[in-house]
Amino acid sequence: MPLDYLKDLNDVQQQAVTHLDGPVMVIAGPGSGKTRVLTYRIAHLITSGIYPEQILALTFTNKAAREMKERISRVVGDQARRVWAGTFHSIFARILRVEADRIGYPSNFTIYDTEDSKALITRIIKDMHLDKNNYNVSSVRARISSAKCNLITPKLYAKDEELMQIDRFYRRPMLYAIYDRYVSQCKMAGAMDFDDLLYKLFELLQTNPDEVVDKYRRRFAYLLVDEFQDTNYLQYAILKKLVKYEGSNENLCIVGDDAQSIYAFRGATIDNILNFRKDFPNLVTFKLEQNYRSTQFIVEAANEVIRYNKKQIQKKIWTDQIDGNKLKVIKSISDNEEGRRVADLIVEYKNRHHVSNNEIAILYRTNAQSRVFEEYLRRYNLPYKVFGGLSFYQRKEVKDLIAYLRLAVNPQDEEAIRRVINYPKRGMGNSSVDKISQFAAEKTITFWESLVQCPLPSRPEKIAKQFRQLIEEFGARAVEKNAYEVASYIAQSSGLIDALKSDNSLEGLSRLENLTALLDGIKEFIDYDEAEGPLLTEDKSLASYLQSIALLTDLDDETSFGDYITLMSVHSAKGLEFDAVFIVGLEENIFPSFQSLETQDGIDEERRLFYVAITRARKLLTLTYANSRYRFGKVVYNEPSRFLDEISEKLLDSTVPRRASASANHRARIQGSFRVPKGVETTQTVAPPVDFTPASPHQIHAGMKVKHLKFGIGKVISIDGYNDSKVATIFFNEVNNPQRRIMLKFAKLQIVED
DNA sequence: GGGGGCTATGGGGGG
DNA sequence: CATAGCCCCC
Repeated sequence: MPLDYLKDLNDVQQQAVTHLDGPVMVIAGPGSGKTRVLTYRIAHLITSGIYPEQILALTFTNKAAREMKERISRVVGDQARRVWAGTFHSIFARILRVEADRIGYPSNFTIYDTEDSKALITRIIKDMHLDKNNYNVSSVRARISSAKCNLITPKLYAKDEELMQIDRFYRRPMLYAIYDRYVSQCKMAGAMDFDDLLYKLFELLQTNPDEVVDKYRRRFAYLLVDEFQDTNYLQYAILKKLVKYEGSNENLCIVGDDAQSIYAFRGATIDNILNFRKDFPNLVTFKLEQNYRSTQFIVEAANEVIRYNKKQIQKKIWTDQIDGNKLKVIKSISDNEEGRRVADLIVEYKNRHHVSNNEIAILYRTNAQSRVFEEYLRRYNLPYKVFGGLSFYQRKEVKDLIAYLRLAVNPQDEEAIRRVINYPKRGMGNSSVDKISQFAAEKTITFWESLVQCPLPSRPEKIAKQFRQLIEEFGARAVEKNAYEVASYIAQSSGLIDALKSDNSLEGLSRLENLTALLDGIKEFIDYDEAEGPLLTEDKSLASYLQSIALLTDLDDETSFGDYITLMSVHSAKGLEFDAVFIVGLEENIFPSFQSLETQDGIDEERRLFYVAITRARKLLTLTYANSRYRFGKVVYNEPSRFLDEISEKLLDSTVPRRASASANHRARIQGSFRVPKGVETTQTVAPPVDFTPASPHQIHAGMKVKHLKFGIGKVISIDGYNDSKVATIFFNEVNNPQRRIMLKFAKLQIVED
């Protein structure tokens, strides 16, 4: 048996690859050859006689799955195609298509994206006559999402005193009812949101303990999970369903790095990795600590930064690449200058270090920061590509055509109907739509059924009937023809193409181009095939196409290989590496994000994010910040990020002037308001009004009514911490997130009532 | 029912 | 700053 591939591995990597049976945990530092271990392990399983289709490898991004498959096939050849490798969401979606009827769903169920979910929630809030200010759509959706990811059904939610109390506190006591309606509306529409793809799979396994669970336990003899630190409770629960049972071999290999856990906001819990041993006592652990990616200064900087996080699995990341450049820190006056200086440095690196464009990345905390860099790169004639933000599939014209395609496959899809029932215009306005919708609610029928059952005036009635016929016709074609044939037909006869053709503006033109590009993409889908497992490989139907794109992001766009500079958020950069990396916007309120500042866990997660950013760089790492920048149309002044202070001088390029001492900054930073040039508008309150007399911290105690300059009147709920680090939890009536935690040392609070 | 212009509001990371 | 929602007028 040819095992030469093992010689590409160091000792620990080899052990991790060859220890096949039972629970295995691989703690893999950045650049430590994690993907190599994962792929060689799969290759080793196959060479050891395990059938490829018995192996299930779960990742978080399609890109990671694709890369893994490519690399396995380099070792074991074509059999790699038979391995079940894909994202949690896409693999689970495939299983759910097969088993849909067992949980009362059609096998052609629609996947609602975030926009669809929000549209539905907005409507529910409106229908229930709730105040949309208290019931902020994004928060409601986040809360529903988090309930699902913790296996809390609407019923359980309503019974959960703690959750209900929080909702009452935030003045949205009816959240459970919105959740309930949301779930039933999704079900009636034959739709699942992203969380449902996980939740419904769990439900499937839970409610069909015999045949179904057995089937998948047998099918997947070996499980591998990449980036395990990013799994949430629900994902872990599913994994346990598959491998933790009486008589199981517990062949589960998890790979991850607690220091790179950056998805707590979508429910990931670091406890999964920290407590893994409790669930699998026979666990064998391997730690990959040698970093093959970066030079020493970069590795050391990363180590220094992450040391500030308390909770972590001990490990010592090291490198033998001791030559290298120190880190550069660039301070700019404005975001504009930051853009120019980064572009300047890129030119310099290209000349001096011969770095090519595709080895350069600009990483930022938020997608909105890309603009300045784009401007300067364009000006300097440097090719670049922006990832993230609006993806191709989220463009209006693309979503419109996709809505028709979705309807051809699943006419119950209410969000799709609402999107296109009057586009192109066919005289079906809001009032008719409302009538149909109300009728549907009264009779507990779907919108689609209500289209023909609801009594309407003769004109709209006719239009509704015609629309249904149109969709039915599309549906009939969809079962006979392949995806491309149906889609081109639908694009024409829905009137979408004509509608865009009649728009002669530049924008209209580019929209038409996008539609053509979408159709080209569908053509490509017909001509090539790339499936995630043994199932459905040859399926070129519209349904199959829709399912393949529902879970794509623009990170998955393979069409544009080229020599360009990469611009992306740090989150998207996870798993990638570049010779030269710029981490920009290193300022308080940005990185760390202002939303994270209130809790230690929040800051820690930002720090892990910074750690991820640093460790993307192989050779050149540049950190930049600006003193002022435009944000939301206003100039704001931010202090340099605290994370900059956490890297010691000896790692920094000495030609760069060092800023003021850390402790001097510390004060202003936490307070958030400091000296501001006259005549410049800022979002901060600069000087208190004359009738405002702040109390000193020790005078504030629980139960008091106080006044805050920004948040108004509030009631002090509790005080914790000591001396200088006393923090008050205060409930402010007049603001959106009424409960705030405020550091007394810096807060200006006036006592209103003792 | 449709379209244009105005105001208010919110603004993070992603499958 | 961008978008959603609203009002007004056709």
